[in-house]
Amino acid sequence: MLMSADSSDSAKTSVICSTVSASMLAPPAPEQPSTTAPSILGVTGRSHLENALKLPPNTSVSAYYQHNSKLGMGQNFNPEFRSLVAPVTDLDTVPPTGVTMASSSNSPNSSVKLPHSGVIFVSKSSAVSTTDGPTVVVQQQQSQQQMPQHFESLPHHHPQQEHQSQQQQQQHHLQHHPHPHVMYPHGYPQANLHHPGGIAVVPADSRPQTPEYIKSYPVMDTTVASSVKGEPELNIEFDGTTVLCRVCGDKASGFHYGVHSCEGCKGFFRRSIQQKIQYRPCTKNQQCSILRINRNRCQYCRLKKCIAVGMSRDAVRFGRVPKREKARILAAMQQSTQNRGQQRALATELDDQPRLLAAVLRAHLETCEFTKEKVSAMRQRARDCPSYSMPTLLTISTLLIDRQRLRRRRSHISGPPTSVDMHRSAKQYQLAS
Amino acid sequence: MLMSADSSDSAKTSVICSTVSASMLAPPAPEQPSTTAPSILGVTGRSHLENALKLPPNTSVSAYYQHNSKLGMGQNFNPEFRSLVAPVTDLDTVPPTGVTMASSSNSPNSSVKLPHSGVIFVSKSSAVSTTDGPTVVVQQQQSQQQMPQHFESLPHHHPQQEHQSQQQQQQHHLQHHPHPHVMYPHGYPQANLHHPGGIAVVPADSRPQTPEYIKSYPVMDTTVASSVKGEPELNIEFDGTTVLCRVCGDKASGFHYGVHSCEGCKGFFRRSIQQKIQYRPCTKNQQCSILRINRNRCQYCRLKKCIAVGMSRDAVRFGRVPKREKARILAAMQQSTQNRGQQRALATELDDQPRLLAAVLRAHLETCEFTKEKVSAMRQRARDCPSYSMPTLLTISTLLIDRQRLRRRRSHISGPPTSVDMHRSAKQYQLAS
DNA sequence: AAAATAGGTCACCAGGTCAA
DNA sequence: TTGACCTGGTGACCTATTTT
Ligand SMILES: [Zn+2]
Ligand SMILES: [Zn+2]
Ligand SMILES: [Zn+2]
Ligand SMILES: [Zn+2]
Repeated sequence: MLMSADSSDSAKTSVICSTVSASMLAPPAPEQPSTTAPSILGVTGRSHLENALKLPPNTSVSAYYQHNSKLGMGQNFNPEFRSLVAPVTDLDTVPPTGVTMASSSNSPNSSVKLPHSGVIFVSKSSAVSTTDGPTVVVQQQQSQQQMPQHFESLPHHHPQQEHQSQQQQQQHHLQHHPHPHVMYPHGYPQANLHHPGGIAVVPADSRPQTPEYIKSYPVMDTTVASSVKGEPELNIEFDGTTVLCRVCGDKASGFHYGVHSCEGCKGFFRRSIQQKIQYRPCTKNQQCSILRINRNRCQYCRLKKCIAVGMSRDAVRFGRVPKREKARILAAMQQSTQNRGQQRALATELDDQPRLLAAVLRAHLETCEFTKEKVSAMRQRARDCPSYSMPTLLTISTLLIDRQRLRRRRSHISGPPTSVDMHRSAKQYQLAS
Repeated sequence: MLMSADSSDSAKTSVICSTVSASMLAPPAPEQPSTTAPSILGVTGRSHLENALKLPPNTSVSAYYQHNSKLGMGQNFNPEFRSLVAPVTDLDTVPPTGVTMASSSNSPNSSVKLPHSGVIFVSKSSAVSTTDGPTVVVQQQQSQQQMPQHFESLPHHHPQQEHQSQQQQQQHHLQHHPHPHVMYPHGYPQANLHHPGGIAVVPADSRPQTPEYIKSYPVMDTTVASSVKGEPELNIEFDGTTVLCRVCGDKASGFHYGVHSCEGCKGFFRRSIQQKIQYRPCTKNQQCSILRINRNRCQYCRLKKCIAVGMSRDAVRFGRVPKREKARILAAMQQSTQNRGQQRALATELDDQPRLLAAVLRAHLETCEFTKEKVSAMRQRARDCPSYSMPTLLTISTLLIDRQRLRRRRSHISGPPTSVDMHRSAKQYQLAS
């Protein structure tokens, strides 16, 4: 796993990638294998600070957060059993370090269309890795270790339920995963935790929270990991207009608990850590997708996702956003916008049947070796030959079919808009000028 | 089908038109053709965000919901067969995308008198579409795709019954409809689903839920679709005092599953999606009118109606109503009231025989070219002529007859008040201050 | 002082209940 | 089965506090 140093902004700079207190956190799963601490595979040092590029836009970040009043959604907690202990955060006792995990599978410079809004996700590496210095690769044995400390530390922790917590966050381990259904959220890989110290573990991917092994998780699109030379990851999800919640994809209202998130996820996380909440275990496979429209359907997975993306009481940032940070954010958003633009252009082309047809046809005629004319000639020649066989042509219809399939999949990802959407009108993240 | 981009309000602009997740939603009908994903015919982008108008009314919405204690009504479910499967929603696994469908047949700016209370329904387009941005036209292959995801996704889904589910929501497809009697409600077009992203598919009509092909459905009157520049539709039914249930016209107790609805319909829909309820197919023509007094007569059609008006687990909205939204609702109610006022004024005039007579007479005398005097003159001239024919006069009595007919029809629609009405006194939707 | 967020508030709703 | 009521959770807003 890759961990990038997260300079976050202001916070603790000295903390060096502290691993999670696995022991405390992960109660051994009765039937599951015990949790192991992640091992560092490789570490690369990386220079930073020079990032201090001049992106002195006096634009305020707050301008990019929007208000969204919106809708919650489903709900589905079976009162019958609440075996899952809500990871009650109890920071006081918890160590401040957070480790970010990135899925190593994500290749740098990869631009992926993510589930949420079908926007592209620019992996950090693509955006910046070029000149980046060192990167730390951490191999995790268990996901639990990556879990936010509060889980372990919290006094109210209910061990009895922990047996379920065993999760294999790691891609590597995914396969080996003994129990497909993990009951404990702790196993989630922790994202975004910025290392306070200079050496932070940064996820290779801007959306490390959703590593390969958790593909089932809908990943926010438009995430842009900006990391310029040593700069900590930003992991911003931007839809071209507003910053999105890294947990559910809704409009983010600010940087809450270390993560750009919406009012809903902020409140949910706050409640989760305030009380020693124990959420009922996921009734599915602990991999519920968390989107605006369904974020209330599974508290267990929602909290898991919150933690996965890095929400933590330790990551809290107060006060005004430092200029440098602001500049970085704006830059990330711009990059995101650019990426989106390209993405959109491509999508537009793909969705524009006439244009696509024209393009395909043109290309076909220009390059196909079996056009009517050519074939005629061939036939003629063939006829002059004793035995010959007709070539099979790839038809446009074939291409169209594939396109439909693609579109279906895409829409599937972004999810259908609901009537609720209409009523949305809330506050969004805004960078003050 | 028309889909308009719903810019909702603020939401993500960058979202690229996500199509409906047909695959997930529509379970293949055993005997029916498989569902296909809708194809986008055209998409128009629309600007948004500027909507950020200041609508700072501190009025609370809850004040407009009333309590209604009510009355039940008929009930007649034959236990013998329940062939219809209730669309059990099970979002977790479902993709978030929803496509809104509007019946293209509904023309914008149409003001229709609806069944329920004989009040006018202002289609969204009429109210606002003018300056609205782009609209997306989606051609749907199957109606199921448009169905709320829960239907497909729900684990409890009963395939055996799906064969009936094949429905042609689309007008286009209506004709082709293989099975006149659809057993599965899923086929219903989903209304109001806004795409979270900037480019959303918005129903062309404010009441897309009740597309042409479902004309038989009684539509609530007094519905007012307020959509100001990019604002999402409100689709509020207001009787001058309280917000009405879009399903049955009873007093709405709140915004449930994305629709203003009464406690009864809320509970009914909840039960429908919780259990894999299979309602017996409608014994009529699947077009039973759903009114407070008869809503319990046909579960099949009631659920169908619920879906038609947009109820969906994906449309759930939690938390307090945003101020902007609240303001919009109040404005819509006011508009509704105004409309009602005009409507009433007209109705009053029509029902005041003496006044009507006077008015008609006056108009007649002022404009008719065949008044006694004029005719006399004409006759005289005619007599001087060899051959002439007497003109046929349209008499006032003719007008009166038509009026009676109209009145009869109207009362029929609104339905006679039952004794139950008198005992009603339940909670109604109220906007808190 | 300005900008931003953690928390507190409390309007609102999904669901569960249970008498009818 | 239905639907009036009640409960717990949700999230839009507002305020106190922190940081620049
Ligand atoms: Zn969120
Ligand atoms: Zn879950
Ligand atoms: Zn109702
Ligand atoms: Zn019926």
